[in-house]
Amino acid sequence: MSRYVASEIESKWQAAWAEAEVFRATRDPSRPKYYVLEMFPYPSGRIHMGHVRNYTMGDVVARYKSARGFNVLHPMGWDAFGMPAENAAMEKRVHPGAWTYQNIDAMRAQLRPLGLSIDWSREFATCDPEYYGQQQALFLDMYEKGLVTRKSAVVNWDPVDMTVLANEQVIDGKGWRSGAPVERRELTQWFFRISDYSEELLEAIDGLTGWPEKVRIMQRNWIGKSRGLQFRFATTGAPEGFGELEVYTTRPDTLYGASFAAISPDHPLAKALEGDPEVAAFVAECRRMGTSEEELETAEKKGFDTGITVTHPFDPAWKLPVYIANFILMDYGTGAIFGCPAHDQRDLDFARKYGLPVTVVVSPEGADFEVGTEAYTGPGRLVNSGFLDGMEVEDAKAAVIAKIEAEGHGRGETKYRLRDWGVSRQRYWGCPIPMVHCEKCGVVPERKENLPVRLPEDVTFEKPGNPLDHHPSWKDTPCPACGAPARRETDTMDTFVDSSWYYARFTAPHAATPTSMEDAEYWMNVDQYIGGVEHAILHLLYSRFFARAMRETGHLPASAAEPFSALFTQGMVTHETYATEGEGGRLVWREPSEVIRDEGGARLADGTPIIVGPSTKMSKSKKNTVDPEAIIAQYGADTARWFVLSDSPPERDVEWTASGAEAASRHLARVHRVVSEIAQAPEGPAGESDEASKLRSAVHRAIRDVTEGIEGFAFNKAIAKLYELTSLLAKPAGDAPGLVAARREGARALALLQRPMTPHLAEAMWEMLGGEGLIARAPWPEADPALLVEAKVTLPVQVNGKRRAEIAVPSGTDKATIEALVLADAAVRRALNGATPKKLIVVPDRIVNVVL
RNA sequence: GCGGGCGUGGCGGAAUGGUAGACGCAGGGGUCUCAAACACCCCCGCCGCAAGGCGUGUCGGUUCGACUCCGACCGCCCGCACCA
Repeated sequence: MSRYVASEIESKWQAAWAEAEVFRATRDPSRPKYYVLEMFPYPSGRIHMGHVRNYTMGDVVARYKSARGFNVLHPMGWDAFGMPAENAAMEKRVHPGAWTYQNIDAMRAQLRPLGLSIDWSREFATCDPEYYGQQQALFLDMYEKGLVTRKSAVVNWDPVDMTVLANEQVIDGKGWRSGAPVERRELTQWFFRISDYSEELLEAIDGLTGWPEKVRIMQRNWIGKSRGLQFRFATTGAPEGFGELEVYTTRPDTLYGASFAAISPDHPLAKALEGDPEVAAFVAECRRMGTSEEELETAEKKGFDTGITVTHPFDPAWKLPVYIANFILMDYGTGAIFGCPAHDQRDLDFARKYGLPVTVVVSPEGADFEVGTEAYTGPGRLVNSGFLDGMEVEDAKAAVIAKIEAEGHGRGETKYRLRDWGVSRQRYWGCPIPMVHCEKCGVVPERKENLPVRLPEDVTFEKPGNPLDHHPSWKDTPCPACGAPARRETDTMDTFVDSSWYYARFTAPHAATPTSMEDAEYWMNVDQYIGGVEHAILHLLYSRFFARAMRETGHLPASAAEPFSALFTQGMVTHETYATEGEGGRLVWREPSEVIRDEGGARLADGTPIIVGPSTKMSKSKKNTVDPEAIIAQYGADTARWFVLSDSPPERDVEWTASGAEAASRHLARVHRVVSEIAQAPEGPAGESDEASKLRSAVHRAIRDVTEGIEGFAFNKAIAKLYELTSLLAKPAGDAPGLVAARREGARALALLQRPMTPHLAEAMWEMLGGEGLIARAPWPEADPALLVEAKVTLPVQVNGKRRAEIAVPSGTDKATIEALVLADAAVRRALNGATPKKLIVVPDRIVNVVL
């Protein structure tokens, strides 16, 4: 009997697949297509268990759909631009490109042994000039269509390193490298006009029925459609040109509860007041915060009374003070609000701090109402509100809007929280924005024939600032319009741009235009997209926008406006975090491979104690990653694949532990042994016996259940059923008529069902069982409905919801018969103790409940 | 702070209105063996000798029946627009 040697089996069958080009996808209009895509990886240099899990899940779907007769497209590429390459350049003095391509080679080498059914001929990296050149062409087409604009935006500025920082590089308000306090600074930046599509992107969410509901909700909330009132206050004491202050509110009903007005520190009025040193000092303090919404919202609410007042629109005698407040966002609405403390928590915190009046204007039905430290945001009727008194909130909103509109102070407005997408990055390792600045002609798009605008190779990272900006010659270029000496845009694009259209490029990865319509029409949309829930908003929303932009620019058919028909958000792979204490109590993260865990706790090899932190998402920054290469080398790819699928439901986080690998490996060896025995067993007596038909029935139920598990993305359940089927087939064969044949049938089904999860082992099983050709090309097994029905069922009997007895009946027994059996049952009679049941609930083939 | 999610034995989980704990891990016992490894068999939520009772983060509600539906709370995780 042959032993299970994973390495031999896996290299043998990978070679066979390559030889037969089983996974090469070619356009074939005579067959239905299926496009399965996992979010492509960032080439960090090593794969981790998260990658193994993600790509194995996609591979299960790809191989299953292939068995179901689909022409499957399953490509792979690299999300290769981004900051880590520049950080490596600074720390290790390697060129970001060299670093990135080395990482890609290393990761590809680790990925290929997994035996994924990928069409590697379509592979590309977003940092390939062929790819980013096409991205520049897209950018120019979008510019042409008015989808690109330039405006000013606030960034995190590190005054020491003279560079823009990402939010994650700002730690406690300081630059991560320099430690200098970060400043907010305005820069002119390139934007995609995604907000023009707010309504379309919002409405289309209803049609995304293949997406998880939680992602659809998050996207709706992110777009944040609101109906409100925009109106102008008359001001007193404001500088020239600020006779009016325009504010936006979603709670116009609370206008009589207003106690102050507030403007953003970035508001033009705040800037106009900066001549006053006190204002300047306060605004400067506000600017010492980072730009992230999270930071603004969690910071202590602070304000500065400008001395300016505004007049209440419904009462000329009523003046409200105007504050500059650190929690007002310039990006939302008009950058100015009125505060109604009783009905908004932030306004209330602010009012309590500055001693401003708090007037209740909405009272929950029939209650005498006061506000303490918690604002009331629920429904109710208006009070203390003049002509609004007694109205419901919604009616009062409409009434206020109508009155303001009639008096000409403003109007009802629909607004969206979604802002335009700022894509400018002051960095080297990204796709250059193909624009040219000319003294005479202004901003001019580069000519398409000059694409790609390539990144220069000879750059240095020693100097602070953007290497493209201080490169001696790269910027110099003739103006595409007039030919005069001009200078290139030195900003590169956000890496989210790269990942917003790669799915379309995979349909024609070598085309001389961004896409080829024939291929896009055949392969789009992605039928199943798989990735982490951390991308639920930004990446997916940007991709939805980009598919529309590519429709407008003729690069995708209108039918591909929603590029991902179905989405599955898999959970993350987590691991405990390990750290040692460094200088000044600062934590120094340690890799799991450095850590020795035993009864005494955790330590390094030299005895340094380890602080064990909670299990969190595996990340490079916390070094809590695990290298799957070792597992593959030790046990083989099928074991690694089996293990990541079996332990947790795919949508949930899985904590990586070493314990499962051994068990997975043992099980696969058992599967191999059981099938090998069955393949070599002598023919038994023909005919039909109870044992044989029971086994056949169990095999067909397993076919049904495993199929359901895969279809429903419940791979862990499918695997549980495969464990059961294996145990069943492992039972020693008797000499009952037909049993040997039934076991053979079961073993063939097992091979076919193992195929998506452990494709190499499945080929070996298929070969032992004398299957024809490659199992990778065999059709999926069908469960015979006649074998699925169970003859007898056991019904639990409850008395008042507590299980007291069981009765066995033929399946499909009618209610009356069951009732009689139940009432005659000894255990039931004991539980009843002479009482007469009030009611008998019989759920056929499921349960009986006797109610007293 | 705002938005979204999750919470079941020692552990990963199953059951999505109908016998809570399928399947696996860890643990315990046994068979085989000179011995070991492998393999195979049995036990395994908690309390209790047992009968029985208790049990799905906490509290309350709906229902004949709730892990499942509703409300509040607690804890953990994800996102918050320059991480990818």
